[in-house]
Formats: sequence, structure tokens, C-alpha cells
Amino acid sequence: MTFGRRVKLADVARTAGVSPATVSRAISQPELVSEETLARVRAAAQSLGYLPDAAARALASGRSMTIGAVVPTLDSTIFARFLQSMQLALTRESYQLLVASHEMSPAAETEAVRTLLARGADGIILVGGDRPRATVDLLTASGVPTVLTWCGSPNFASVTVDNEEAGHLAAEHLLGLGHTRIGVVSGRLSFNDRQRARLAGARAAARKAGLDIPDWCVSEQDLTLAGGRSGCAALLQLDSRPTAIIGTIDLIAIGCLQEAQARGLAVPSALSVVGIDDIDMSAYITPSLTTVHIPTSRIGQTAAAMVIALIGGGGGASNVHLPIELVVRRSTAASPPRT
Amino acid sequence: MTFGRRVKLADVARTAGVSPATVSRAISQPELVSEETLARVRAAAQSLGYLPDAAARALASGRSMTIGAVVPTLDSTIFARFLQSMQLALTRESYQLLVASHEMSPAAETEAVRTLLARGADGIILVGGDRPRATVDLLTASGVPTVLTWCGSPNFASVTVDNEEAGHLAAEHLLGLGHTRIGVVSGRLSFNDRQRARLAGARAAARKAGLDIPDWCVSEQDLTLAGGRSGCAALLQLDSRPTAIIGTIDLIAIGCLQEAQARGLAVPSALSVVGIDDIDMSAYITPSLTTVHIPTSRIGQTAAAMVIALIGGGGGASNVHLPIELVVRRSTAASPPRT
DNA sequence: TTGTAGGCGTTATCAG
DNA sequence: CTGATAACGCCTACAA
Repeated sequence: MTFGRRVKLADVARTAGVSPATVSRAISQPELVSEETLARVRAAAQSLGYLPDAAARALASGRSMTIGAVVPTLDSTIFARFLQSMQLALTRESYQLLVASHEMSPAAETEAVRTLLARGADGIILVGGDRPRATVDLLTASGVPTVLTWCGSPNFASVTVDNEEAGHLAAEHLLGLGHTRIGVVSGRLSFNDRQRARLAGARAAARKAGLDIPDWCVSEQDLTLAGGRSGCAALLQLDSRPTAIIGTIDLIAIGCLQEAQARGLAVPSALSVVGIDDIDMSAYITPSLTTVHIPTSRIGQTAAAMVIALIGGGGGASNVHLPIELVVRRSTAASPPRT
Repeated sequence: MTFGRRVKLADVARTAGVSPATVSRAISQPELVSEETLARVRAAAQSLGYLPDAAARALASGRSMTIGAVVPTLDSTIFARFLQSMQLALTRESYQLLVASHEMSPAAETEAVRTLLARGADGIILVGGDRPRATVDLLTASGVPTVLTWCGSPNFASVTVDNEEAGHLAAEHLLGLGHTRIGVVSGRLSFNDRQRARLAGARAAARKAGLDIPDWCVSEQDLTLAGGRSGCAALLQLDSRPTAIIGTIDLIAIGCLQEAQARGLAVPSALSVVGIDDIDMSAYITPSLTTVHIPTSRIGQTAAAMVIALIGGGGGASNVHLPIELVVRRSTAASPPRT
């Protein structure tokens, strides 16, 4: 039980009968050390319970083996899965993930980035491309490899999906089913380019079909089930209520679906509902949710791989674009006859 | 645009016309520096865009201002919220949260703890008290303040809820409604003391009522909606199918509820369902889920406060026990007449 | 293949 | 209140 003073490199060196430098190499570049020495060092380290001090390592080497990620919120299926997939990919390469969240505040995001930079993150992963100049300057001035996700922005590497197309696909599907009065329940639009793009995409599809999604058919809500329910409630109280609703994230769409059912409106016969994201739950609820699949885990994996590549000295601002696709399930059907 | 070499303390000192020591103090102990000097230093730091190097700081001061948390998985409403509440509480005290997950593998947890320790975490927060000796030894040998959550374990500080009582409350509620055939869909029991306790509690309640929950009325499943659905399906195929089901986490309970509905079994008239956790969704689904409320966020907050206190030199292994309560909603009703 | 020595950016102790 | 000056634990040329 080695209590008190922590075992350090020098201790291992001493009990292994070699120099500190050799121990250091044995740990980070085993191929430069003879089999025999390596074994001795490892045995010593093992028996002493030696753990390298990451801070000292970072200070001496200039690399912290840490990647910082800041997401809008931790409390979300999407970002939880996103973080999980990055974590997995990074761990494989012996990087550690430092997470922070900004809870929808641009200033908090800036602060988070500052903290991550101070902590010596070797790379940074952010969500979206919509942020104050201050944050961008911080990042570019630091020179730390940065990858944006979902939506990109000039001068930064990014792993993106076409959010506008997502909205487009959702609306197009409904239009194809004969719906002409389409409502949208979205999240807050400010400081959220993903939401803006999805809404814009839906509108573009409607316009292309000679229709319109007026402002009063759009309800801006929290990105929660409750938000979905209240958004749906609002739209259903309109004089000419929509026959179909797009929830710009699945959680909202599911809220819509439940609100409709709670009001005795059958889904999909009386009201169609489409989501965007394709979270697990969507396949399991009744009726199962038609939605646009966004490859959340792949975004995470890819972003992780990309920062690592950038750190390794890879080229400048690259961009990987991931495909999305409509998943038709049971929450959508042909428009009901007019009442 | 200060690119390239990072601005360091010495640079700030130079442009402020003071010694490095003063700059250091101005940052960490402003009260020991004269107003005037403080202002000059701050101005210099500001204009140079100085960010203290956390690694150097940690090395010199012996504290990393970092708390490590390892949860079973990131991909869970519960742990996402748990992390979020800790993050918030820790940020307030200018600590950073380092997260890791073990995906239900004891060995992975050990590895995660080792990493966190290597990274110099000033404190560690874990879930549950059931883990291999190796992990425990690592922790005690390091002397790093550790807090367990949900379930505790001797020799460690903890923030707990009574998981056994949770199962007890759920079963008692059903028994009170006249149910005599109660099924349980739980998560995997190994390396998960929370699940074991919840199941044990349900059984104890049944026993107290002179009943029994035999093994064939218990289905061990994944902690997911899909797990709930398949567990429910299994129980409903029994010769004498249960009239009520306890899902040991809400997600599973919701899966049960949906599976029942999908099979045309009305909830609660034909089947009652109870969960444990009280996640957001539970209040919004139809019918809303009767469940046992577990104060997830408070567990997080409290655990955060507790590690900080321990780091500050607080007493040894303390324990805070948080109350839980049954929340009766619409998914439970009196036992239907026997078929 | 292994050892020597200097330095990474801060903090903290001690004088002044 | 401020300024030198050691550590802090490890990495990494450079030398042997």
C-alpha cells in the first residue's frame, strides 16, 4: 500500500536499475528499448503501482492527449450518443475527452472554449458553425485544431450533414402524401444553425410545391417532449389546423404525436407527424415515427478521427459530409379529406 | 493575432512591468496584490490574450482542479442528467469534469479510474458500490477523495438513495391495487447493485404480502426501450400472465407499456405498469407512467459538493441519503378480474 | 540501446 | 506588497 507520496518515474528507474530516461522511453516508445530492460522496467512499474503524471507529461511534451468537446447540453439523447461515440474513438487512440456544455448560451460556449484551451486540449470539437466572433478568434489565435459538427463554417474543418435537406426531405414526404397545410414545431432558432437550416429546408420544399409555411404555422419551442406537446397544441388551435406536422427533432415530433393522441386526434389518420434525427425511441413508440435519419454516432466517430488527423499534422480545413435519409414508418399517411 | 508560441506568464509580467510571481498572485490570490498592480497585470493579460497553462499549474500546485466521473454509459437519460448537474455544480467552483464510461465492464471501469488518477483528478465520483477489489485498491492507495452514488460501499463516502425501497414502493403500490401476479423486467444484475436492490425490494414487498415473484416472472433485459418491450413480451407469453409489471428503470417500463399496447392490451385496465426513476418522458407519454421518483440531479449536485468538501479536507467517509417517493400517474389501476 | 542534462510554465517559499 | 529562486515530474535532444 504505497500511500502518501506518489510513486514517480525516478522511483521506477531506481528499482529497475536504469535511468529515468529509459523508463520514460519504455513507456512511450517501447520499441526503442531492449526486451530485457523493458521487462525489468515494467515489472518495477507494476510492483510500485506507478502512474505517469499527466500534467508533468503534458508540460514536458507539449501535448496533453486531451480533446475538448463542447455541446449545447449534456441532457440530450443526441449529444449523449455523440459524446459516447467520440469517447470510444478517442480512447482507442489514448486520448481523453474533456466535455463541456453551454446550455444554449453563446457566452458560455466562449468560456468553455477558453477553459479547454487553458487545459491544453490538443484539439477541439464543437457543434454547429454559428457563434460569436470572440469564440472564433480565440480558436484561430490558439492554432488548436478544431472540428465543427452538424453544420460547418468557413476556415474550420467540419463533419456535416445537410440539415436543410433534412427539413426538405421531411416536407417533401408530406407533400407527396397530399398534405397542403403543414405545420412546423422547431427549437429556438437563435444560436442554432441546425434548427434554422431544418426549418428553411422544409419551407423551401413547400415553396417548390407552390405552397407556403407561414410564420403562424411555425411554433418555436424548447427542444423537449414538453416543447413538442405545447407546440402541437398551439398549431392544433389554429383556424385551419395543419394536417401534418414536422418536428425539427424527434423528441419534439414525439411530443407532437403524444399531444395529438391525447386530444383524440388519431395519428396518422387525422394527423401526420415527421421528425428529424431518428433516435432510438422513434422506432419503438406507437405509432412508430417517420423521420429523417441523422448518423449521430458516425458524426462523432468521424469528428474524432478528424481532429486526430489534424493534430497529426494533416492538411488544413477539410470537410466530410455524411448522408442522411428519410425513414418512413407509421406516423405519416395520406392527407385526410378536408373537413 | 498572437499566433505560434503561446503567451505565457513571463510575457504578461514583462509587459506589465512586474515579476512573474506577482502575475501569478494577481491571478490566484488577487487580494494579496495592490489595486494598481492588479489592474496593470489584468490589462496586460487581457491585451496579450493570456491563458494560464493548466498543466504547469497542476504540476506546480499539486491540484488539477479536475474531478473525474465514471458512469456506466453516457448514452442514458439518467446519467446524462447526472453528469449535467455535477458539471454545473463543479463549474461554479471552477472545477472541470472529466468523464469516462465503462459500458458495463468492470475492467473498463478500473481502467477508467486509472486514467483519471493519472490525469491527476483531485476527486473521483463513481456510480454504485459494486466493483472489483482492484479498483477499490487503486482508489484507496491513491488517497484521492472518492464519492459513490446511488449505492454506497464501506470505506467510501457516498450519496445514496434506497434502491431496495424503490422496488418495495413499486410492488407495494401494485399489491395495494389487488395485483397478485406481478412480473418484473429488470436490467442485467451482475456488476449492478442498483438493479439487484430494486429487484430484491420488489420481492421483499411481495413476500411481506404472502406472495412471491418467482424467477420465471423476472426477465433480465438491456436497459433500453427495446429491452422493456422484449421483457414484456416474454412475461405476457406466460401461462398465467402477470396483471402488473414493474420495470426497474423507467425506460424499460415504458417499453413494457408500449409492447402491451402494441399487443392490444390496454394499460392500465388490462395491465398495470410501474417504473423507477421518473425521467421526463414518463410524465408525457400516454398513459403517463406511475413510477418511483429518484432525484437524479440532486444526487449529482450533492456528490459534487461532497467531493469538493472532501478535497477541502473535510472528514472521512460521510454519507448523504436522499429520499425517494412514489409518483402515481395513469399506468396503474386495480387488478382486472381473473380471466 | 542507454544515460545526462536542461527545460516545459507555474506555484510557493523566503527574503526584501 | 513585491521579487528572486527553487521545485513540480517528465520528455527529449545530445552524447556515450
